[in-house]
Amino acid sequence: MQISSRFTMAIHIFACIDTFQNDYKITSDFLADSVNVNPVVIRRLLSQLKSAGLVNITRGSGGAAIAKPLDEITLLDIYNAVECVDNGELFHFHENPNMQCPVGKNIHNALDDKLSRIQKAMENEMQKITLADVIRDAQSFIEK
Amino acid sequence: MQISSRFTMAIHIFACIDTFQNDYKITSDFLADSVNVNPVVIRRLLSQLKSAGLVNITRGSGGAAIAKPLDEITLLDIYNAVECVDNGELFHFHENPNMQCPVGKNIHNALDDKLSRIQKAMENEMQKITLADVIRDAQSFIEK
DNA sequence: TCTGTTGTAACATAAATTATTACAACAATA
DNA sequence: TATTGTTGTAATAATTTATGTTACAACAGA
Repeated sequence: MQISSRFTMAIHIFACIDTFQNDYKITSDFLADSVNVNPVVIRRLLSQLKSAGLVNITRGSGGAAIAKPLDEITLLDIYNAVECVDNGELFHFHENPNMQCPVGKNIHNALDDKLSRIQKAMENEMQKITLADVIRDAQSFIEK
Repeated sequence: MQISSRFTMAIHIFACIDTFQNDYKITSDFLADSVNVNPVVIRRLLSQLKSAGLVNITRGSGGAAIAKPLDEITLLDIYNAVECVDNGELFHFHENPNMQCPVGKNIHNALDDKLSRIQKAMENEMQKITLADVIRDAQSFIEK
């Protein structure tokens, strides 16, 4: 299955905050309107991003803001913050291979390092891309 | 969400076929016993692997065999064969961003190339690993 | 105190994955 | 050609995960 849309939604949220922060109060309703999902979904995402130290949220009066310079937030930071995969493991292993079978017993041993290498390759590429890159490109499309 | 266990199950299947091909007839029941899933799940996987030209299956009398040398089958071949992700896209985009919003309208434009780069990095690493690597390591664990 | 907002629980709905049953099509062989 | 064991696949069920929604207490500021 695919990696949860929470990831792209979170990036979308950052782009919105950065774009509109001077002209609007950035509430969960405001963001929900752009992403086109229920405001509670946004609040849950914001709450995770806050736990990761990526945004600040003021309660009561409302409003979200980005907590760090855009070029210090990587896509990997966001990916990790919104917990797209179980336990940090990209690959889902079949649960109960037969331990009586020599292959079943050792399939994990034989595969784990390789799957981890693949996952690392993906995460490494995520780390190279920052919100500054994304938002720069978004702005240039918006201006067209 | 995680990438389907179909991927690791398929690799497991290959390891079983290679390990037991001289001593047993490799039926879906035999494989199902090692992977510990329903035989129909195995048959469906084998059917996809066959479509990709990775295994040969003889109907009626039964039995699966690997169609190519182990070092010519990469994990990417298997990953593609068993269709772990929708439409080949690793990332799930939120469906209906608001087109009235400049950010909603351009978020795809701004992100698509970056997501694709990340996906390519993962697939590239998958391509570097062959069944020969996996099964060699599996055998060495089995011998211990 | 009033207004608008966040945080979160509880629940509902939808979608995807995996499991299971059933049986026709098939191949080998006795 | 009848028998046996197997594959291919449809149909359906069960399970799990993801996403959506309602509701409301906690909160901040005016």
